[in-house]
Formats: sequence, C-alpha cells, structure tokens
Amino acid sequence: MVAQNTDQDSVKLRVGCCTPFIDEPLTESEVTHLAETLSLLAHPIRLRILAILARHAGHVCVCDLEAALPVKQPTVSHHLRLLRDGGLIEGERRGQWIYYAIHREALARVRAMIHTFFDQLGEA
Amino acid sequence: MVAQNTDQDSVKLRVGCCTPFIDEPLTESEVTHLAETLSLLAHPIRLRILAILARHAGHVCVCDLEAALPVKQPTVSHHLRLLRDGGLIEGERRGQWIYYAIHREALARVRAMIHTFFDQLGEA
DNA sequence: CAGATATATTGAAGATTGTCAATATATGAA
DNA sequence: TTCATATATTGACAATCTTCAATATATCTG
Repeated sequence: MVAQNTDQDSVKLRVGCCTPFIDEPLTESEVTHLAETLSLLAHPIRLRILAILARHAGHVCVCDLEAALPVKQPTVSHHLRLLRDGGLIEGERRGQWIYYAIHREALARVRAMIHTFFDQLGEA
Repeated sequence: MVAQNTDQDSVKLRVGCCTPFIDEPLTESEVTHLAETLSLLAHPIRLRILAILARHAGHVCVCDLEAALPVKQPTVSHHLRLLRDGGLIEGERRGQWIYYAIHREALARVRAMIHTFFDQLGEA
C-alpha cells in the first residue's frame, strides 16, 4: 500500500507495501456464520433436495428423494439431517413416513444474508 | 406421495408413498456448477479476502492480506489461488508485489446465479 | 405378538480440504 | 552477481466430508 518510511532517520524501513489497514466490515461471527451457511448449501445433493422440496413441500418422503437422487437411503438421510440441523427444512412424521418441507422463513433469511454480503462487496 | 394402487387387482402394491416424480428443474451441470461456486465462497478466510479486496481493489498485496488475516502466507496464497482459479479475483504484478482485485463481473454472475436458484425455490 | 416397510444411526473407508514449514521462483537493490 | 523481499509451490499432516453396508428404531398390518 503506502510507505511506512518516516524519512526522519536512515534506518531502512519497509517501503511500498503492507501498511496494515483497519478493515473488517464483517464481524468474525458474521463471516463464520455466513461460511457455515454457504457450506450447507454447497452440495449438489442438498441443492437438489431443496429444489424438490420447494416444488412439493409437505408431500415428499425420504423414499421419494431416494428415488429421485443418485445416492442410497442412508446418504439421503444424512443430507436431510444436515439441512434439518441447519434449520432449512423440517420433517413431520405421518404414519410410516416422514414428510419433509422447506422452512421458507429460514431460507429467506439465508437469502437475505447472502444478499447483504454481496451488497457490502459492492459499496467499494 | 400418492398411491400407486390401481384397485383393479388384489395384489398388494406399495401404498401411500414413492411415486417417482418427474422433477429436476435444475440441470445436473447447473447444480454442480452452483455447488462448486458456493464451495468457493464457503470459507471465512476467502469471504474476508473478498471483502477486503472489494474495499481496496487494486491496492492489496499478499502481505497486506497476511497482515489482516489470522493465517500464514502460504495459506493466504492458497486461498488466493482458489479464488483466482474460480475467476473471482485477478492479480497483477507490479514490481515486487502482486496486487489483487475483485473481478466484479464474475462476482455479479455468481450473485445472479444464487439469486436465480432462490427464485426457483420460491416459485413452488 | 410376528413380519413388513420407512427412516435413522453407527461405523468404516476413501476423498477432499485447510494449514503450515520448507523450499522454489521472481523481482529489485547494491 | 549477491542479498533481501514478495509470492508461489511442494509435501506432509490433521481434520472434515461423503458415501454406504449393516443395524437399530418406529410404525403399520395381520
């Protein structure tokens, strides 16, 4: 960045670079939370689960998903658990089956958080 | 989902679940690309690099980032490489230093892709 | 109750990721 | 050329992630 050289002594200081800037528009915890949320989204199977649930919310059981996706049942359950733990979907047992649905409010919050991050990038 | 039972014979068919739906509003390659892009964003250090570059685009060298972030220089270079390979940033050598900047068009495309995905979730 | 089906959990194996010390490469200065 | 600095790369290690077979749990049926 800018020289730190004071020109007041003959000691050779670092020139031309690395003046520390006071930065961090983002909180440590904000950035951590955003990264965790993006990680949760960042898997093809989980994206497809969300897309399917969005179109058939409340009417999709695990075996539907297993039939629609190229992974086995334990893997489907695994991804469902991650999404449920992350608050993005909800499951409701009805008889033998558990029907999953998108948690639209949570998803809207995720969308807003990502939106805000890009906005912050923009205001440069 | 809906029973497959035809009621025309006495054979016990699967009832109440797992009628395969013709789904997939998303292409295989679309979903793959989106997941890869989200993975690229989904790291606290990379998010912070992007935030810093957005605010000081074209004036940030690696040592600036090293000073601002809680990781060592090889780790900074590692994340810069991922972001550069992903097309999100660009580096330009000026003398001894390499100054990095956000690739705003690429970032806008990423934003649009994410936006589109959430839109598709919405139209349920 | 026993048998069948739906889903979750466990545990193991392989793949990927993140970090850093050591080293290599590139540039500038003397 | 030799030294110093900036950045990249390599290689190793630990941690995390992904998948699935095997198994457990829950529900329904008879």
